[in-house]
Amino acid sequence: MNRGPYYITTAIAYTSGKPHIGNTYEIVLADAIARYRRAQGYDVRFQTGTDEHGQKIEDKATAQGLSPKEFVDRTAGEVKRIWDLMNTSYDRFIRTTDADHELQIQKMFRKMYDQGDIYKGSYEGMYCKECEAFYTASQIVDGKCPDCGMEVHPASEEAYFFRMSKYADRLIEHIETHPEFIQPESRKNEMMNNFLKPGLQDLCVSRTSFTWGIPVDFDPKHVVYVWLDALSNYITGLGYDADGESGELYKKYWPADLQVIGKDIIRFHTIYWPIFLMSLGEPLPKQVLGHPWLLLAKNEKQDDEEAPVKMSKSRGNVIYADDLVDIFGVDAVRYYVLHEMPFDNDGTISWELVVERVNSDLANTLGNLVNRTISMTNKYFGGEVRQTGAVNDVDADLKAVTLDAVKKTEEKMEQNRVADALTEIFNIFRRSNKYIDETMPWALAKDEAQKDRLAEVLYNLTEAITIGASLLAPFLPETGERILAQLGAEARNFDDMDRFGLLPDGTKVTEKPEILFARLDEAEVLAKADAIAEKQMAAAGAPAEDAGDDAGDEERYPFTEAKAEVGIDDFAKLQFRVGEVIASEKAKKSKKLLVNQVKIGRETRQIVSGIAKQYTPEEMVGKKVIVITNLKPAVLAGYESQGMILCAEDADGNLSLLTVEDAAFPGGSEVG
RNA sequence: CGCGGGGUAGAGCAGUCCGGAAGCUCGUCGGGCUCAUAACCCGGAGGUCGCAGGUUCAAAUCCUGCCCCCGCAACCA
Repeated sequence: MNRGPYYITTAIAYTSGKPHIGNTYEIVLADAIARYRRAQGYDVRFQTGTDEHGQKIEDKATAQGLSPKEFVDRTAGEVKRIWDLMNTSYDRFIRTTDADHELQIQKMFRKMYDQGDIYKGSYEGMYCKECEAFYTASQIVDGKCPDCGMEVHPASEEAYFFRMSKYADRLIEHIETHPEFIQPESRKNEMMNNFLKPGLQDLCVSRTSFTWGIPVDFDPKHVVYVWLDALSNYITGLGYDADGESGELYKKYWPADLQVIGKDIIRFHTIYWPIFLMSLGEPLPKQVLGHPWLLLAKNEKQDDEEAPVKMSKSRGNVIYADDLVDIFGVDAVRYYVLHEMPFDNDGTISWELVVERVNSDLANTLGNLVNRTISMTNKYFGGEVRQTGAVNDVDADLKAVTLDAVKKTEEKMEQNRVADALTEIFNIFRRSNKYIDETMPWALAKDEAQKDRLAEVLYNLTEAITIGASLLAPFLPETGERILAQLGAEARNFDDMDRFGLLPDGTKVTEKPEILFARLDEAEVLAKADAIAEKQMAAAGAPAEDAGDDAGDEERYPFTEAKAEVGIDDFAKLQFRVGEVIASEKAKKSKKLLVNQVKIGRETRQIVSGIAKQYTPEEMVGKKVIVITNLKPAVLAGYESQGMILCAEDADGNLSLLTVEDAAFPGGSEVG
């Protein structure tokens, strides 16, 4: 049955390094949905790709002695290799350096400019290279970027701005009248309350501070802001044309039915992207799904208190898809990420957890079921599956559970609840195992008079597995195929899944069933995982040489740019003194701020510090800290702060106070 | 009083809208079976459903207050 076109996209991967399993999750999720829709009869187009422009990439390339293009060719190749390894069925892998994309971005920019949605202005503020963003003075933390902690620099650019405010009301209305637009729904409120309702700022959509981007054709010293460039891939990849000459693909597939993205970029996809589309006069995507993250599970052997953490190469705890595939195989990895990821909370992964899931679900429940069913068919009927009509009451529940699972799977997939859908499918396999115990084929085999009954039992099993395998194929394509091949069955058409018993009488199963998923030994797997982690640590410790391995933004040692040299006279302008914290309390309305009373010589000052996550007020009291005493006072969260307590900060934002080594050293002493 | 999500068995979660015997997966313990990958099936143990009040014949579910965790925003001198 043809149900019409269905367009699904993933976010395009930023080509700064090799994607880890968390990044890889997204493409597998989208692939499962795409394959399921195809099986349902939709005419699916599935697009993914890479986002390749920006200053960060220009810098990384330069650091490695490569041209930006050489650099992104390499990393885009790596991304594509992993996507292919995961057996994903995308129709186009778009790169933002593709010629057709670049041309359209230029046209779109001009169109927006010509109709007055983009205007020329100038931008002044502090600029962070890492995030490619400007920050206002109030956002800067100790001269560092509030997002990534890198140094920021004063910068002023002539820039083009997009009039977001012009479309804000329309967007608010759209979101309110289309409750399904942002998924999961909790994200909708975040966007409305934090960005839309307070009023949208105009967005700076060009840069002059670097050149690795798409030039604005009528003002070539500007390059187009990476987000305008990147987001538009969803339509340029279909042959959208800003001059109204869009191709057939575009007419057929836009607007997208589902755009799958990470929860961290929901803002760009549910605010800026729809507004860009409104400006172009094009319809908005029907649904944006912001999926959660896959985090590294806490290590059971060590710290029980430790919450799941993001992966970081320097901790040696990044898990890559290709390493997992080496050990577990593609479908086991697909199964894990699809099944283990809740719809709105973050999921976790660890080597132990994958072993547990593979052994329990794939080897025991599924693999063993297929194996025992085929073995019995061979043993009792020379491999022939026969429908004899010797039914029994116990068959009814097997049939009902199977057909019900089909329906439930469909319902779950309608809501993109992929993990729940898999659970439904496995109910067929669980029920089938139980059916074997209920019917006891080995007992029937001992009685010649029960031969027809035995045949019917095996027929029912083979039929249930055929339906289950056909349903499973979009999620685990290889496994679905292998099961059906071993059963000698055709993949069941989704339209025919409302009936039980379509397997042809006389179907011949394979003589020698292959093990679908071997049980794994946890200790062995962990040993391999340790070897992988060690290699990563070694690579992280050594200077980065290999572009492909230079993944992750989270380095243990912050990338700190050297500031300009200053003379002793500049330093002498600052006054540092030893202060003793005599009282400390949490600032109301803030999670991070402590309000400290610091005794410096004879005077006592109130100093506010953003260290509440690391230090409790009790810990602060009595500490002898270093204070900048001649810093201009400021008001923070309603408290006046007369100075600043010095702290060291690592890349993860952990803080450590600078204290005086000799605890008896007199407070008020000058430091210098 | 910035907005939102959450706190249910050792772990991960469902159930909460529309009150009516506390459920699922994994783990654990015991039993059964022997077709099968030491797999499969059944059963047991294990929970003050965050805390305290209230409504009700009846509350995980409704109401009030409080505590804790997590997003987003703000903030980080």
